[in-house]
Amino acid sequence: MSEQIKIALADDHNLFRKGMEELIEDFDNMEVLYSVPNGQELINKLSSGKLPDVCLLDINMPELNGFETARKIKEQWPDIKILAVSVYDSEFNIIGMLRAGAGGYILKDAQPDALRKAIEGIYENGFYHSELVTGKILHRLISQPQEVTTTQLNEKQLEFLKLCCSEMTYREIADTMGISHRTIDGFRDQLFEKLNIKSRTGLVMYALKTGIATLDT
Amino acid sequence: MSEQIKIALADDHNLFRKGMEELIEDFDNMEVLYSVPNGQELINKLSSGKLPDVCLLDINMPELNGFETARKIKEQWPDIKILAVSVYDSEFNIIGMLRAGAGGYILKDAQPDALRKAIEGIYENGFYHSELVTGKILHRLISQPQEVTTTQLNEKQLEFLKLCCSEMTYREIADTMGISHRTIDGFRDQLFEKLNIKSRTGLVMYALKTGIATLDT
DNA sequence: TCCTGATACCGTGTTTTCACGGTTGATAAT
DNA sequence: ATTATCAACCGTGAAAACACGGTATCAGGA
Repeated sequence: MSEQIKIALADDHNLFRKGMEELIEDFDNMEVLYSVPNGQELINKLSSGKLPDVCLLDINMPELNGFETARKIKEQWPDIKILAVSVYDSEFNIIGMLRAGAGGYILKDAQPDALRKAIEGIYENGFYHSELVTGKILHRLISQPQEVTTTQLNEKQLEFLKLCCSEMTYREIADTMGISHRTIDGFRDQLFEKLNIKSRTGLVMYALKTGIATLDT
Repeated sequence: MSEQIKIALADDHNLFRKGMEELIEDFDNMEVLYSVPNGQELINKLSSGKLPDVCLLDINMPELNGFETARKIKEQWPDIKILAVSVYDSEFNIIGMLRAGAGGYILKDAQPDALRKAIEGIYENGFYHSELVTGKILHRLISQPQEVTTTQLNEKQLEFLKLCCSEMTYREIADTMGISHRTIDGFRDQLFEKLNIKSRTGLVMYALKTGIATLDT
């Protein structure tokens, strides 16, 4: 037990954060350097000089969310390791945090032992990937042609949804699909109805949420 | 130890295949149903009626390679689990086999214990992912295109971007932010300029790509 | 003091988006 | 043979989004 792993916490749920502090202090090889309610304050603390080895970041925080915080930390202090802690296990969140610089991702309902392993793994190797993460990500990668999974949308509608996730106007989408822009109006209205959506923005987010379209260009 | 896991082997390297047979027979909870030198013969065997629980497939085989074999097996007998066994650890091979339907991927130089775990994992859960696989794939996913640029945006702009990822109109966004809708026009035009974007859809995707906004609702 | 830049705001006009209510033709169903 | 259904299409008008060119205020600098 040569050295203590120094930890910083950022989570806007105070009760949860305090609980985490207790938990971590109980592990004999780590200590909590400080704990703050949002990303901005974490950045401030880091700027003040005392640097932790590992930061535990919640994703949904006011001021500066987990993604932005992770990116900023990695920009300024690339040696600090980041572990994302979240209630959400969506592929989008997981991949986003990993891309933002997190070395691992665990859920808030994880067992203390899993937390400990994650922190130790990240401290030693820079990363730690639980079954959850690998499962989700493999699933995403493997199920590339995911047409089957989604609700009862036909080929045209799926193509339309994908094209909606671009800066094309409906007219331009119609042109690239080789159909009348009136028909596109039809597709749109149909989807609005079926998916309970009222705007193109809604369509875009639906397409991304369901994986019909992706953000990686 | 209620039931034996029934295994089928397909690999054109006879010596290796025989070795595998020995190895598997030594495990007390599994048995080799049959072993063949290529994918086509495996398909033939399967068609004859005696079905294994798990197929171990080499990738490079004459007649019918691992990819095609896996796909065919999954088409006709979706319940049969597939473990890819290969000397190659390239992302292409790994991802290709997983997409073709394999539930796991191990290297030929793996330890017997790893093989056993892989087979058991695939038999029980339908998948087994070693460190190797997850490492390769995570690497590929994470090191994809990512906007490192992180243009400097102020608080208001960030808040605006987040609100853009909803079905609110700009007027409604202005109301919730407590400023004039004209000012919102300003924010929008400013961001269009700065980020080289031409539409609200573009803003939404930028916000999601950079993690400024998230999709979880 | 004058100048600059940033922020919040406004007016006008065009294009795009969205809502609503249609038509046609092909295909399947009774 | 008739009905139903569906995909593709169209017209009109209102609302929203976007483009462009403004004003007023305030906070530094030179």
